[in-house]
Amino acid sequence: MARTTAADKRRIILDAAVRVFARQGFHSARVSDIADDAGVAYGLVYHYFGSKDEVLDTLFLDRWNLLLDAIREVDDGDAAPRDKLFAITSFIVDSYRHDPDVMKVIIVEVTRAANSFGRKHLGKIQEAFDLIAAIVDDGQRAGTFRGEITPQFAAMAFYGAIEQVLTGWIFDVLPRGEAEFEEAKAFVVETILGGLEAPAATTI
Amino acid sequence: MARTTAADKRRIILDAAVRVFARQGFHSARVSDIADDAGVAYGLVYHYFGSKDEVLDTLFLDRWNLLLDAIREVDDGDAAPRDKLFAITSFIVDSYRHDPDVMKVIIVEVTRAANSFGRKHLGKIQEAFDLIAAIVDDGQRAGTFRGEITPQFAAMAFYGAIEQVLTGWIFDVLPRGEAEFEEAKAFVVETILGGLEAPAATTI
Amino acid sequence: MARTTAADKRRIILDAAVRVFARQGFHSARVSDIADDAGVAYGLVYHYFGSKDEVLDTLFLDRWNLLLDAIREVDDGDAAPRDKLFAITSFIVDSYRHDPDVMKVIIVEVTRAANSFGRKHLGKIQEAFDLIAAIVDDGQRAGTFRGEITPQFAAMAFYGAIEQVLTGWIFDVLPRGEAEFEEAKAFVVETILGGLEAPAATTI
Amino acid sequence: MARTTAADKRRIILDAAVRVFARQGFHSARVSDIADDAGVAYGLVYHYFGSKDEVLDTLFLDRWNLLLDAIREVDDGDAAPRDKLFAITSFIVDSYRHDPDVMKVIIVEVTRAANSFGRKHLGKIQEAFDLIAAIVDDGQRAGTFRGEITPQFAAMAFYGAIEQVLTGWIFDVLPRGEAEFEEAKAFVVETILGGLEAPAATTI
DNA sequence: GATGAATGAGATTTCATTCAT
DNA sequence: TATGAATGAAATCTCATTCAT
Repeated sequence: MARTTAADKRRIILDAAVRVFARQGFHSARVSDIADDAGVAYGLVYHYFGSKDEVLDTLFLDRWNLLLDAIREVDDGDAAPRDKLFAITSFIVDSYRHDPDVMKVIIVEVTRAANSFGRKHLGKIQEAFDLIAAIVDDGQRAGTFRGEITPQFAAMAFYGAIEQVLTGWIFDVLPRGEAEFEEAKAFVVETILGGLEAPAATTI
Repeated sequence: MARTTAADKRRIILDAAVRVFARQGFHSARVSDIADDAGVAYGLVYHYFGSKDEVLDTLFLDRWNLLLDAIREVDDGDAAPRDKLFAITSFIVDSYRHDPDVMKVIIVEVTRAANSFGRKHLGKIQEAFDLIAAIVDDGQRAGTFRGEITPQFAAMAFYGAIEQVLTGWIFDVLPRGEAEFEEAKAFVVETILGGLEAPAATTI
Repeated sequence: MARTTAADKRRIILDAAVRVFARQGFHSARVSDIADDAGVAYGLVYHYFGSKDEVLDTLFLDRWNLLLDAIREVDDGDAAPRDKLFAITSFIVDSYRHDPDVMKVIIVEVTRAANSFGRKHLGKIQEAFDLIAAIVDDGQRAGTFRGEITPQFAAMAFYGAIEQVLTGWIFDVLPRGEAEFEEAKAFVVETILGGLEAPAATTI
Repeated sequence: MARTTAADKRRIILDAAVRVFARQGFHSARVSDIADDAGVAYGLVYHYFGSKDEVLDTLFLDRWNLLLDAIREVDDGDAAPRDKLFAITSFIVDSYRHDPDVMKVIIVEVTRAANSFGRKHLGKIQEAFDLIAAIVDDGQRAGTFRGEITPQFAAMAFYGAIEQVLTGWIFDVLPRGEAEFEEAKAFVVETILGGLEAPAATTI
C-alpha cells in the first residue's frame, strides 16, 4: 500500500529544502544539496518547482498563509484585544517551537531579507501588520488601548519585538526551552501592552 | 592646493559603496558598480580594501561603533532609565534621518542579514543589546521598571521595535517625514515603557 | 468502429511534429511540445520513435523520397529537358503550396541546416542533384543546352534558385499567393534556362 | 615593442571563434572551446563579448558589411549590369577563396540558418538582395535584361545559385580549386544571365 | 598610487531519454 | 499500448579577485 505519490515527493523535496536552507542559508544552498538531502535526482527538483526561488516562495507562502489564517481566526473571535494579541504571539512562538527550521528559514530568508525575498513578499507580510493594526484599532475604540500611538505603528513595534525574540533564539542569543517559550509569550504581551515601567500607582 | 589624499579616496569609495549598496543591495552590487559610482578605477577598490566584504564590514563597524559610543555615553550619564532609552532611540532615529542610505545598508545588509553579515557581527550587535539591557536592569533595581521581564529580553523587544520601524521607513511601509521621526521617538518609548494599554484608572 | 490504430497514432504524432517544428524550429521544440500538440502522453513519442532526431529524419525522408520519385518519373518520360525541369520545379512549388509547414521544416531544418541534418542527409539530397544533373546532361548531348557549364554545377544553380525562392516565401520576403506560385514556376525555368538577358536581337 | 593591445585580443578571440565554429558548428561549439583555441581564459571571451551569440553576430556583421560595401561600390560604378553582377559574384567567390572558414560560418550558421541567426539578420541579408535587384532593374530599364521577371525574384535566383555553389564547396559536393573558383564566377553569371539553353539562332 | 585586462571557479537551468507501472 | 515521473549530463554566464604595467 502506502505508495509514494507525486504530492509525497513534492513534500519530501520541500522538507529537504527546509533542512538545507536552515543549515546553510538560501544563498549557500545549491539545488543539488536539496536533491541530495531529499534523496532524489537533481532534475526532480525542477520537475516540481520552476526554480530555486520558487522552492523558497512555496515554503514561505504555505506557512505565512497559515499564520494569516490563524490571525484572522483570532481576529474574528470576540476576545479582548490583549487576549487576541496574546493568541497571535502564542501561535508564532508555538510555530517556532514545533518547527524551528521552517520558522528560521521564513524569518531569516524572507521577512528579514529585505532586499530579496522580503521585498518580493512585502504585500503578504504587510497583510499581517494590517490585521494586527486592526486589533489595536479595536482596542483604541473600545478605550482599553491608549489612542496616541497609531495602530500601524503599534503593529510594527509588536511584530518587531516578536521577530527579534525569535531571531534571538535562532542565533542562540536568547535562552531557548519550553519554559522560555511560554515565558516569552507573556513577556512580549506584557512588554508591549503593559509596558516596562512599573505602575505609577505605587508612587502615590 | 586641496590635494586628494589617500584618506580622501578611501572616503570617496566608501561613500559610493553606501549609495550602491543602498540602491542595489550588497549581493546585486558589483565591485565595478562601486568603482564607477566613485569615479575611480576598478582595481583601486582593492587597493584600499581587501575584498568586497571588507567594504561593508568597514561601513558597518564605523557606524555601529558610533552607535555604541553614543549608547555608552548615554549610559554613563545619570538620567532616568526612561530618558536614557529615549536618548538611544533618538540617536538611532536621527542617524536614519541624517543618513538614510547608511542606515539602510547597515540594517538591511548587516543587522537583519542573519545568515551572512549579521552572523559575522553578532558579537558587535550583541554589545548594543547588553548595554540596553544594563539600562533596563538599572531601572529594575531602582524600582521604576517592573522586575518580571528579563533585561535581556526587554532589550530585544526594545531594539526589535525600533528596527522594525526603521525597516518600515526604508521600505515605504510607514510614513516618513520630520514630524514622523519625532513622533516615532516618543511612540517607541511610550509603547515599550508605558505599554499600549490605557492606565487602569478604571480599577480605582 | 473507426478504431485508432498504431499507424494512426504515429501519423498524429508526425503531423503534430510538423506543426511544432514549423512554428518553433527543431531546436526550440521540446519533445513535450510535440506530445502536447498531438494530444498524447510524453512517453508515447518514444514508443513510436527512437529519438527526437528520428522524428525529423522520418519527416524528411518520407517527403524527400516522394520528391525523388517524382523527379525519377519525370526523368523517365521523354519530354524535352526544359519541360522536365519545369515539371520538377512545378512539383516542388506545388509541394510547398499544398503543405507549406512540411516544406518549411524540410528546407529550414534539413536541406539548409548544413551542420546538422543537412550533413546527415547529404547523400539523399545529392541524389536529387544527380537526377537533375542527368537531365541537364541529356539536354547538352541533344544540343538544346549549351555545353560549357558542367551538369553538376547547373543542377546546383537550378536547385539553389528554387530553394532561395521557397525560403523567400517561408520568411515573407517574397510575395506569396496562387498567382505568385504559378509565376514562380515559369520564372525559375525562364531565368535558369533562358537567362535574364534579352535575346541578342541587336546582333542581327 | 609589438605589444598586445586590447583590440588584438579581441581579434584573437574572433579568429579562434571562426576556426571553432567552422570546425564544430555554432551549436556544438562551447565557449571554452573558443577560449582554448584562442589560448585565453574562459572569462576573457565574456570580457569582450556579451554572449556567445554576440561573437557570431560580430563575425557576421563585420563580414556582411564588407560585402554590402563591395556591392554598393560596384553599384555606383557605370559598368554594364552583367559586369556588375559578375563583379559581385567575383567578390563573393574570392571571399570564400581567401577565407573559407569565415564564409563557411557566415553561410552555414547565419544566412542558411533560417530559424536562428538567419532570422535575426534577415534585414541585413535583405539589403544585399535589394542592391542586386536594383542592378537587375537598371538592366531591364536599359533594355539589356528582359522585363518579365521581377528584379526581386531575379535577385533571389541569382543569390540562391551562388550560395548553393558555395555550399557545394563547403561540403565537398563540388570540386574546389583555383580553376574551379574562376570557372564558377563565369558559370554563375553565364547561367543566370545567358541561360542554360543554347542560343535559339540555330533554330532559324 | 592607479589602472583595467585577465582569470577561472561555480551554480542554475534545460530537456532528451529512460523506465516502472 | 500508454503514461508521466524520474534521471543527470552539459553549458552558459557572472563576478570577485589578481596582477602586470
